[in-house]
Amino acid sequence: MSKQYSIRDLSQEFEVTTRTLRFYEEKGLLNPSRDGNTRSYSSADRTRLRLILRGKRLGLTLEESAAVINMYNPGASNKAQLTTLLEKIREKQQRLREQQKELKLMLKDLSEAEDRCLQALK
Amino acid sequence: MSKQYSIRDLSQEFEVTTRTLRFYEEKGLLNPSRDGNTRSYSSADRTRLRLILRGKRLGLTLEESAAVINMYNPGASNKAQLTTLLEKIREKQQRLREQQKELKLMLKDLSEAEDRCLQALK
DNA sequence: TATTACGTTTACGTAAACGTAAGCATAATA
DNA sequence: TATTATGCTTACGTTTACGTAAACGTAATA
Repeated sequence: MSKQYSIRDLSQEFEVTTRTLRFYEEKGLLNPSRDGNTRSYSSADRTRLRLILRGKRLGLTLEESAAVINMYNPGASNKAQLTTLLEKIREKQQRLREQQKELKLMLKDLSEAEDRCLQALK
Repeated sequence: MSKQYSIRDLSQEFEVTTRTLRFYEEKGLLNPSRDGNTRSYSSADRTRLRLILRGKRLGLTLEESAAVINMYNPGASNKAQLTTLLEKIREKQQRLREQQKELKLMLKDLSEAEDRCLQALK
């Protein structure tokens, strides 16, 4: 048996509340097994959680995060499904690259603001 | 007199509703002048709007966007205020660089998913 | 044995960011 | 002159992503 985590383990490691973990499960983003009545998270669950939170930090909604994560592990897929998946992957890539540009722009603006600030301080 | 924009002009250009523009004003993010009773947006207002929406796409809250925008144009500032501002700027830069890393990670994951997808299609 | 720590479900509350609609004014157009 | 387009304010509604609290069970600890 590989490593399992309690709800508290994960909530502490990732600094989210247990409520959040239950909420993600309710929304179908996580699916921990049960040890009797108690939730038991596998390392796969843990990985999914990390990806969800990464998505959040990038401004994705939970639904979007779920969609992206599902791109990583395609269910049993026929050719048509794979083609659709490929499209989705490329759309998301495109979207992220645009985001990357905007992020650079904001960093540039901040860098200039920093310079002006330093100038004013001299 | 430099160029002015109606609420409809901006809402069409940036593909947001007029409700959104009024909401941003209500929240203090925009401050269009009034032509009688009617809002009139300057090119400075337009720029602010563009920055707000950029922030949104990066996952910032409106409040955060407002904060960042205020970093670009420091109000009359004494030394202490400038120092505080400088700190804030650098914190935000740091935060954005972390976000940049996560974005790259997600792009990498997606690229691998793309490869697997292409393999499966062969 | 009483408290503390951790787990569960159920359910109402909340902040952010608008959507939607009512009700009204004005100006251009058919 | 009736309709259409645009603008305004006010106000209640909605979705997302949880917070908070009640009410309960179990297991370890003081």
